[in-house]
Amino acid sequence: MLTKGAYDPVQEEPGILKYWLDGKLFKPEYHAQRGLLSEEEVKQDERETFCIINPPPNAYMRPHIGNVSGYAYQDVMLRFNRMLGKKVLGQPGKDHAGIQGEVVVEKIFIEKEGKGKLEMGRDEFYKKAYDHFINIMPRIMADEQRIGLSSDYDRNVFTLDPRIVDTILGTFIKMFQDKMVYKGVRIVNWDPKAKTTLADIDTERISRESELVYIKYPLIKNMVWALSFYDQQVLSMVRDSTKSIETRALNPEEKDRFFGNIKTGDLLIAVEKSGEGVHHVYKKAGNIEIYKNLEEAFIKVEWTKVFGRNLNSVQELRDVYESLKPGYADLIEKNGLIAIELLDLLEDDYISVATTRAETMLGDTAVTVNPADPRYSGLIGKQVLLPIVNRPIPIISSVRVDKEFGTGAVKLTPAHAYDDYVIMNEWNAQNPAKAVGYINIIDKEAKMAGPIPQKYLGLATEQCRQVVKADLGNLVYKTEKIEQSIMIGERSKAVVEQIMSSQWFLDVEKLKEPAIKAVEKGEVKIHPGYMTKKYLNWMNNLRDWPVSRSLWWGYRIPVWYKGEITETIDENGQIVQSIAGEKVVDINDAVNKGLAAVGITSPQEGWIQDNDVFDTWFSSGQWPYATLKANGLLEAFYPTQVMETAYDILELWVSRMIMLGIYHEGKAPFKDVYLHGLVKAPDGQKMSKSKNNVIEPDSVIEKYGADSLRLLYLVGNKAGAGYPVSYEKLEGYKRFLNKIWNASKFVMGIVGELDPNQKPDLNPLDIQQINKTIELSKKIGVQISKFRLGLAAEELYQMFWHEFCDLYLEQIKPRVYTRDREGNPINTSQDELKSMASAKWSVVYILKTYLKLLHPFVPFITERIWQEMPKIQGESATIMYEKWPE
RNA sequence: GGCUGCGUAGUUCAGCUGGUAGAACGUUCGAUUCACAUUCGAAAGGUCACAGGUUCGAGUCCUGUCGCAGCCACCA
Repeated sequence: MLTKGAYDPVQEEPGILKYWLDGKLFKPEYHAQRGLLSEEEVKQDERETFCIINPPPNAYMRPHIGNVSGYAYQDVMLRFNRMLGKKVLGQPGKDHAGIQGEVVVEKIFIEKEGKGKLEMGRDEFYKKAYDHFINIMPRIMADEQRIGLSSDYDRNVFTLDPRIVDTILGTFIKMFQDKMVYKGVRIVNWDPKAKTTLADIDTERISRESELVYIKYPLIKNMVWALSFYDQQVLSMVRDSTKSIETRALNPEEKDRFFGNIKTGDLLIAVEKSGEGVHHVYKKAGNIEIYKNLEEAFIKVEWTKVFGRNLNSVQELRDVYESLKPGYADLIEKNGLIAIELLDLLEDDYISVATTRAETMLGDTAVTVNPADPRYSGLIGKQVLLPIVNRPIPIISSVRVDKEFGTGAVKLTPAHAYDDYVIMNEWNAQNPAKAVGYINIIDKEAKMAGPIPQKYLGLATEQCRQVVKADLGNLVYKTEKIEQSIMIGERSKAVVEQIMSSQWFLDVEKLKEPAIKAVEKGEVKIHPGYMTKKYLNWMNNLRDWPVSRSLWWGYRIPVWYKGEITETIDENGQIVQSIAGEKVVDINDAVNKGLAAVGITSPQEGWIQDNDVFDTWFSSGQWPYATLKANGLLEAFYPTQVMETAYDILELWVSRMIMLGIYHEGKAPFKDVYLHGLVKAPDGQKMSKSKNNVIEPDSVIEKYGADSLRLLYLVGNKAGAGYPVSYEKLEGYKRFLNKIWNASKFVMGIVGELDPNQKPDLNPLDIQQINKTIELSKKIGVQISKFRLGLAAEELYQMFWHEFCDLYLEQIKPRVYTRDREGNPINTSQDELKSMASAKWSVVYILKTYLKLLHPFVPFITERIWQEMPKIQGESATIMYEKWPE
């Protein structure tokens, strides 16, 4: 019996779950009457399929009110299509959540056992984390059930389930064979706290005040070298155009040609005019001789001017060096050679750059200007002397440089700034002869490293920034405060460093084309339609996808090495990889040399597996076919019909599913993408933990019931648009539930023992009402099919309350009562009795129709009432398997 | 800077392919021992941001302006 008085969803709802969860009823792919189908039978069932893969929530924490909103939309579609008689599957799953998951469980372990992952070791940590996730999962699943999501929980899968792992790794191996995978040194976002690389999306930006430092880089006109020999070796100095000085032995011919009868202790001076090739000119101190190509420029050099006087001995050379201004000369002692490198700078001629990261100047490899900038265009190709390290670097050009910002000239640090990295690549592609390189000077601890002066080694970047700034002295001529947005790890909140590192990449060229076409051709439709542009914009600008993450929690990359794989910064600042001590260029090189192999299992005893795991999106992107395959339902349900998720992961997740789905299965994994907006806090603010305005679903469900919450998500809302939680609305929806309850109670009260199988002659008034209801069914059906769930819910709300209750029920009251207010018998004539019978039968019919129409939206109350309704033959025990009215 | 969305009643928002404005909540007035006071009836309240244009007709299409939000890139 339906209880007297008001409907209490909080009391009633938990009991209703048993109709769907107990026994075999909650198997969406078959009707209750037909019993549990085996996988084989599912395949033989030829009904049209309808499948929604539920976006797997993070398995480590319970969802908030916004996280579960999607289930309401998914469930409306699942229940609607189930009622249409389709073979329906809602496929639930739980996500291991990559970095987030690892950080969260480690924290729990540290709290509980005082042991972090390093103390546990990889295997123990993984095992414990796995158990932990498996244990929490039922709790998360209960939240899904509590909101009424009618998915097939017996087929719930965890992302790290071995059945899924095989598929994910298999895809990587296939891609490797298809030459779509490579491992290469590239700039990455490095989180020094979490010790992992981060995809752009795993980072966020915060704004902070920062100091823009203007630095003068001296332009180089000529470079003068002073050399001295003081032993029997005859040496020469050769200047590399972009790197540092190197010495080498001269061959006899050169020796004779350039040096003749030079004796140890003689002083030589060499001049090289920068940017115009190498011209060697030598002088012998005291007795000047010119051996080759006397340059006009050289002639003009007055040695007394350069040195202040003539030099006659090594000691004098040293004395001169001591007296020179720092930054203008360098003393070089190498292989028995002593030399002063003198830089003949253009007097007071500088190119100025502005930077917020002064310390990275130690790794600069060029200065970049806009080719259309008249201030600098004449300087392109010239060299500047990088202060402190005294390394000559070229001035190059790029249209990416903003003429307006700073000085219009940019210091190029390709190893530590993404944009600089891009500029380097573009420049090198267009100017292979004048290619510039990168110099990595920050290590994975965010400390200074590599080929930089000793005093900076090991300093934290921020600390080093101050030291460098001080050391630059008056080369820093201006500083200004600016608002700068810096990248931090989304989870760790640590400042992200961009560094060069070796990473696994997916070449997306082959992946993206068909995924773009699928959407352009409408094979995959995105709702709301305008989001299609977002998708295409993203896809068209897609770059190769770094898929490795330095974590333990996830799918370990199925690549094996013969020995330890190491990554070091060499003396030139280059990242060098070696396996078992042997240098390798890339993965193909390593495989060819027999030092690495790709496969699920180790090729040989003692080989070491790659330490990294895959980016979670690499696995999430395979979720549709991986889950179905794990359940043996791939053939029966792939491709699915609808993907319903939040609009903010359209690019991250949906695009990957389309790409990988087409790659792996030849077809996009779904036909329609329905994107819902984000639920906001009551004040219209975005819900976030930091604002402390997060609402738990329980807090709402325990007061208003899950059905009310579903209506909040549904009524009057449209795809893609966010909306605030409104307690007034929730209150209103609870009243609506009460209205359904009381109307049903009233109907059951007046019809009494009516046998709904006995259909009486119907009064035209009732027929009219029945037709109206049928018309409504069609309308609602169309709206749901067109993803206008909000309109459908709103219309139902209106029609049920104001048409059915306020008008029709009031209308039949005088026809169905047997006594008037004074207690006198009424409605006793034949005609009146006929009208009464018609009204009673019709009102039951119409109420049932409404319950069915309402069921996808408010499943709990409609199921509860359905259980009490007098059934006719062929009607299902639970309303969820009833036929959609038509 | 690029892209996108939004700007409609006091509030939160609907309004699909263009046809003289809708819901919920709130407000005001009235009803009521009836399935439901978690009710019913009625009313007030909007030149649909602004300015142009297309059209017989525009909240709906186009152009521009202003304001708000989001996303992407950048911030060297």
